Amino acid sequence: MPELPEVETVRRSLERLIIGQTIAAVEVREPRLRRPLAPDFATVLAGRAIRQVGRRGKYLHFCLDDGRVWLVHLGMTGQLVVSDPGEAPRLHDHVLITLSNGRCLRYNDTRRFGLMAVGQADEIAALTGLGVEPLSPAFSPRYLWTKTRTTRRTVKDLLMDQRVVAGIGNIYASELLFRAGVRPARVASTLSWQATERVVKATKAVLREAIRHRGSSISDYLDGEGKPGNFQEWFRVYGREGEPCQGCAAPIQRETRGGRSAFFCPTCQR
DNA sequence: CGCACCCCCTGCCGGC
DNA sequence: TGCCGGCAGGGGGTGC
Repeated sequence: MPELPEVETVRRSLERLIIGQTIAAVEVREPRLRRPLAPDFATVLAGRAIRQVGRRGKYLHFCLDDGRVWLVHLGMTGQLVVSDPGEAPRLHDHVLITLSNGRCLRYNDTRRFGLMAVGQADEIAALTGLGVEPLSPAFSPRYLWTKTRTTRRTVKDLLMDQRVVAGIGNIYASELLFRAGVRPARVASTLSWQATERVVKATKAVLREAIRHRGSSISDYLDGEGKPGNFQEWFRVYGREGEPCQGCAAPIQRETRGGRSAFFCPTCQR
C-alpha cells in the first residue's frame, strides 16, 4: 500500500497530532508482525515524549526524548491513525498507544507485513540501508546515470530497489515511467541521457503531485486522521489495463514481472 | 550479481 | 451458496 507519498502524508498528519505528546501507555495486542515485536517494545516506549516525526523512504521515524528512534514501516496494509478516547479497538488493531492528551494512536495492519523497532538513530539507519531520497537533489540525472550504466536490470526494477532510491513502489513506478515515456521493461543501461533526465524529472513531479493529493487510497490506505487520499483518481496507467491511453487512445497494457504488474502505454512509452 | 521463484498474511473478487 | 485460484501498495530469502 503505502509508498513515499502515502508515508509522507501520514507523517505530516501525525506531526500535527502527536508532537509534544508523551506516551502514557502501550498495549501490544498482536506482536507477530513481519518480525515479532521485541519483548521490551512496550516498556521502552512508555513514558517517552515524541519530539519529531521524520521519514526516510517508506519508513517513519518517531524521534523520542531519550535520543532513541521508534521506526515504523507500514508494509502493504499498515495504518497509523489517531482516534478519540474510548474508541473500541478494531479488527487488526495490533498496537494501541495512549497519548498524554487521552487520544490513542492505533497501529492497524490486516496483513501484518509491517515492521516496528526501537533503537539508537545509528542502529536504525543501519537497519534500513536505503538509497537516496527521490525528492532530494541527491537523486539527480547524474546519480541515476551512474546506477544504470553497468546493470542488466529493467528500469522499473532499478527504480523500485530501495537501496538505489528510497520510496518508489509498484504504483508510482508505473505512473512515473508513463510520464517519462519509458517502458517498464526497458533495460536500464539502454537509457539515453535525455531519457534519464526525463525519468528523474517525472519521478519528482509524480511524487510531489501525489503528496499534494494526499496519496493514493486503493483499499486500505488512510492518513493519521483516518482520511483517504485522492491521487488514485489521477492515475494515468496504474490499474487501467485495456482502457484508452489519455495521450494516444491505445489500450493500456499490463505486464507481469516477478509477480508484480506494470502498466504502460505501448505507443507513448519506448 | 541478477533473477525467477518462493514465503510471509488476510481479504476480495470473479468464475464455476 | 460455496469453493478455489488469482491478485493486492511491502520486503526478504533461496538456489541457480
